[in-house]
This record gives sequence, structure tokens and C-alpha cells, in this order.
Amino acid sequence: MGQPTMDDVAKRAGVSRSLVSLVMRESPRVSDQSRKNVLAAAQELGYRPNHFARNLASGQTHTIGIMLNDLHNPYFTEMAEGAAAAATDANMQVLITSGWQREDGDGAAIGALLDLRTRGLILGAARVAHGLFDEVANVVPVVAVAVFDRPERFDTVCNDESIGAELVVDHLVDLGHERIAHITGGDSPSGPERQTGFIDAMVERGLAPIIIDGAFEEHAGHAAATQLMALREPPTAIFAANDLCASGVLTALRDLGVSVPDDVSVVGYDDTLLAGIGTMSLTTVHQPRQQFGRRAMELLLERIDGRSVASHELIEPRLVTRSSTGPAPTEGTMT
Amino acid sequence: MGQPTMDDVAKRAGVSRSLVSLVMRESPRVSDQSRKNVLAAAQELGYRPNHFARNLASGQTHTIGIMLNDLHNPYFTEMAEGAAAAATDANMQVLITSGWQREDGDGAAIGALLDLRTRGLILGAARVAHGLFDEVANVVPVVAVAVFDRPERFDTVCNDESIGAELVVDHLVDLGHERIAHITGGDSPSGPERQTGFIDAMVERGLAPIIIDGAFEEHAGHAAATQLMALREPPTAIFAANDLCASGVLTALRDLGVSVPDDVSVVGYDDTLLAGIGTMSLTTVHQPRQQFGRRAMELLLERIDGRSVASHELIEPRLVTRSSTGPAPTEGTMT
DNA sequence: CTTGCCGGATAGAGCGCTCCACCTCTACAG
DNA sequence: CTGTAGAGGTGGAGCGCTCTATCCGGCAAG
Repeated sequence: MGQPTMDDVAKRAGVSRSLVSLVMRESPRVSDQSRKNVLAAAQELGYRPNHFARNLASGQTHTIGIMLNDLHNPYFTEMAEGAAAAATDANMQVLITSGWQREDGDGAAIGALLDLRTRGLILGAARVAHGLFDEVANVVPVVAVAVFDRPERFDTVCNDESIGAELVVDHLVDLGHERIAHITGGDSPSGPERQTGFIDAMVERGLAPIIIDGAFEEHAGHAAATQLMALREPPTAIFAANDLCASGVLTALRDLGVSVPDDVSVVGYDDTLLAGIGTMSLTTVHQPRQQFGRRAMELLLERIDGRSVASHELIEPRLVTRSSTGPAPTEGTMT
Repeated sequence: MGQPTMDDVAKRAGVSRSLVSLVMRESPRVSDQSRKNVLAAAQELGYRPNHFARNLASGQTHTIGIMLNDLHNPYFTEMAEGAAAAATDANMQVLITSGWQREDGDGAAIGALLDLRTRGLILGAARVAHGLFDEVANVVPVVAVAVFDRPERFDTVCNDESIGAELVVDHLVDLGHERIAHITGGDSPSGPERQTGFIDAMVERGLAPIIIDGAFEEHAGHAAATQLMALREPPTAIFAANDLCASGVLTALRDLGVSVPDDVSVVGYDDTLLAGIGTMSLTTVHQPRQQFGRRAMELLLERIDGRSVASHELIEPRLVTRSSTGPAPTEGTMT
């Protein structure tokens, strides 16, 4: 005799199990009197509906699964937070799993979610396994966050990288910069998009885009910045692929005795914790990551309600100005 | 006709449902031939066991719940990763929920896990609601991570703060420091423990512990460091409550024109991403957070297997030396 | 007074599995 | 040849719910 069951509640309230079931499902076809009796009985017994039995019998759950292939990436956890909030509003329960970056971890994690018969899935994946996603999308509605192409089988939500790059370029141009370099994020997701956005924004403003290969890592920023400053005409502003990369840039510039922002302005991307700390104080692009999650959940619920055409949404980032950017040095001032 | 069921597989393989069930549960009492047939049939049909039916029928799950009240705190996500790894080894599935720092969010999240009949719970909670934990521990085995008192109802795993403080003090003393100050973490969890650890370690070495109030935040570190450097005899080493606090210290020292580590050495705690970046390069205490999770899971499994006395485990941290610490300045060198 | 209708409640057949009791068959000792 | 053990397999009764069909009793309409 572990947990009390619906029958126990029914017996205690002197009604049928069916009636208890109706009450639990908040059906309107129950008299107030009965409802009150049943709830009282349930309360006294400490009754909790057994989700398994419920789901088994109804063939439906109220669960949305979120799979994050990297739980340590604040990008995704914040996204998940937004999604969870939206789910709560829609009376859905959220469950999170992670592939823990293991071999086939994502597949296993998604499998676990499917086994729990989640109604839909939100996938947050830095590394995208498209075959896997397509396959899953056949079984259940799927929304992917931070996927940049426009797949037909599932919806996507991602940052508008072109606007992000524009914000950066505009800001720097407004400060009088003309020789602006971008350190790329390589082939990693968002990398190419940021690069393209930057080139477009520069060309549109009649400026020559300076591009140097990098990665979303500190040492890549360090190396790239060192190379840039060795040019015959070094840039007066550096737009790094992300904050971590920018931190490498700052270290390199400090080592070279170049002053930020007096000699060179530096911009990052992502507005991570890093950007805010005193020793960095980095101008960077902020992505409303919780909103990514909210929108993803909304799209997913629409899908569950029957929408069948794929929807791909871009969310606008905004610029956060700190003290790593400043007016361009007047020509000849530089060393 | 949605998903295929066990009966479908049985029919296809020409055996009874019971046999299929045995195969699915990897029972040894099945001939290799039958097993092969069944698995083949299951494969062809794309059969996936329905967890709800399974759990309902067996009255048991293979699920462990992890509740983190702050999913953004890498401390907890890394812990969860370790726990998940240990769970996989034990053939258990892990589900994560979060209270998202909302009012009663923790309670709701735990409730959701209990509704899923998780076999046990690992609670990672910066803010501890002891009443809640005790209550839950009555229903299901519980292990709490980062809880410092020694509750009777559930197990705990946490960092050995006294060893952490000793490592720091030893390192600084070895470098010749004598005037060592600690900026506290206030009343937040770990704060008092670190403070006590520091005081004990100093006294044991015959040194006067200098204590100044702070918090696990950057501005607190900044303020405290400014106060410290205004003392008639400023300390030659500062042990901040955590890395974020230490980053405030570094900024303050830079603003004061104090050189690190030539004039003052700085130590942080937690070995966060921050500590590693070039502009900080902070000596700090590293906690093996994944191991916290592993141990928590192991303790939980023991509990599930029947252990009833509470177990409280301390895990040893280690020191990571970077360039924010150096030999104590010879007397009189300071400004 | 019968009929139809409707709000409110109920009985009972599953949902897809697990697990216990039991059955069958072969192998081998007595 | 009977007895027995054990490996391999089966039947069927649930697990705690949901949901459809159905029932009941009162009341307005015919």
C-alpha cells in the first residue's frame, strides 16, 4: 500500500472513480458539491495522480522535452529558462536532458525524451546533426535553436547575425573608425554568419572589410590580434567573433603596449559574464537568449496545435556599450 | 495505429508477449535464437518500449531526478554532468528540472520529478530550503550537493572548505606572505565555511587572520580591496571569497596603481572561466565539481539499495597556480 | 401521462507493459 | 522406465488511470 490511488479517493468521497477522474481533469461537468468532496478526500489522503497511468490511458502527455548538447553553455541554459517560462504559461511541463557532449549522447538523450512521449522537442545544439534532427522531426514536432539554415522539417529560432554585425559596424563608424577588422569564429555555428554580416555591413558603408581567421577561443583572439597589429596599417578597431576571443585580443594588445580604447577599440559578441567584469569592460552584442526560448516554445505549441509549414525566426540582438570602444585615434597618433 | 507495441513484435517474431518482455529486460533466461528473432522483429518495426506502461506495470522507474535551483550556475551544471555519467554507468536515466529561481519554483520542480516517480533526487541548491528538503527526503532518497550542515534525513556532498583555505594559506606562506587578508563571501553558502577555514589555517601557522566583509560579487571585491589598501599596513596578499570577487579586487588594485603580483598577490576561489583568461590569470582553488555529482549519485544509489544512515561527504579541492600570486615584496618595497 | 432532453454520475473496457504461476521438453540419475 | 531438475517459454491478472457508452432522475413539452 504505497501511494493512494484514485479508487481510494473515490471510496473515501463516496463516489465513483470516474468522477474523481473528472475532477482531477478539471472537467466542468461536475457539480460543485461533488468537486468539493472529492478534493477534500484527495487532500486528506495526500493523493497525487500517477502520471504514468494517466499518460498510458490517455496516450498523451503534457511534457515538452528540451535537449541541450552542452549544458554548460549559458546560451542554452538561458534559452531553456525562457522556454520553461513559456511552457508554464501554457500548462506544460518541461524536462531537460543533455547529450553531455558524448559520442551519440544527443541521440540517446533525445531517445529518452521520446520514450517519455514528450509532445514536442526543443533542441539547442551547438553542433548540429541534421540527419538526426530530421529523423526526430518525423516523429514529433521539433524546434531548433541556433540553427541557421532553413530546414523544411522543423522550425528554427536564431539570432539575427546580420543585424548584430551592423550594430557593431555602425557603432564603430559613428566613433570615426574606418580600418575595422573582424576576427572570425571559423566554421563553428554563427561564425560564418557573423563574418558575412560584417562584410556586408562594411561594404554597404563603403569601407574595406578586413578579415582574419580566428575561432571562438581566447588564444585565437590573441594570435589574430598580434597578426593584425603587425600589419603596415593596423586597424583602429577589432571586432572579435565572441567575448572569449575578444579577451584574447585584449591580452595581446596589453602585451604589445597598445592602449584600449585610445589606440584600438575592441568589440566582442554574446555579452557573457566575461564582458562585464572590470578588467575587460567590453563593448559587445547582447542576444536576448531567454526570448529565443520563449519564441521556440511558442512555435512548438503552434506546431503541436497543427501548423505544418516550417517557420524560421530571427531575433534582433542589441549592442551593449562599455569602455573597450572609443573614438578613432586621429591619424598619426598611433605608434 | 501509432507506435508498435510489444504484441506487434511478439506476433512478428512468432512468440509470446512475455518472451518479448524478457528480451527487452535483458533477462538471461532466453535462448540466443529467440533473442535474435525478437530483436530483429523489434528493429524492423521500429519498436520502442513504452516507459509509461513499463513503469506502471513494474511500479518502478529507472529515473533519477536532479533539481537545480540555478541552472546558470556552472557549479551545478558540472555537478549534474558528473551525476549523469555515474547514472549512465548504473543504467539509470537522469532528468533535470530547475526552479528557475522563482517563488516556489523549487517545490514545483521537485513535485514534477516526484510525479514521474523518480527513484531518488539529487538537489543542487544555492539557497537551501531545509523544510522542503526534509519533507522530500521522507518520500524518496535525497542527496544534497553543497549543503554544509549534517542533516539526518538525507545525504550531502560538498567541498572541503577547510582544505581549500589551507591550500591557499600554505601557498601564500610558502611565497613569504604574512599579512594575508580574506574578503568574505558574507552569509551565502560556503561563505562562512571559507572564512572559518581561513582563520583556522592562519592561526595554526601563527599568523594574524585579517578579515574584511565582502560578498560573492565583483563590486564587493572592489570595495573591500580599496579598504584594505587604505590600511596603515596593507596586506601583501588577498584571498577573495571567489573568482568574481577577486576580479573586483584586481580592478581596484589596477585603479590604485598597485602591481599584481609584485606588490600584492591575489587568490580567488572556484576556478571559473574567468580565472583562466589572460587579463586575470588568477591563482584559485579548483573544485572537482563533476566528482561531486559522481559521489552524489553513488550515495543516492546506495540509499536506494537500502542504506539508511545519513552519509556526509567532503571532497578535496586543489590549488591552481597562475600569475596573480608571487613572492611577498621585501619590507619597505611597497609604496 | 408519456416522451424527450439534459445535467450529473457510473460501469467497464482498455492503454502497453510486468511478473507470477505454470507448462513443456530435454537430459540424466536412480 | 520413472522421477526430477532446470532451461525455455506461455497465459493472464493486474498496474492506475482515461474515456466511451450508458444510466438515472427530474422537468418541460406534447
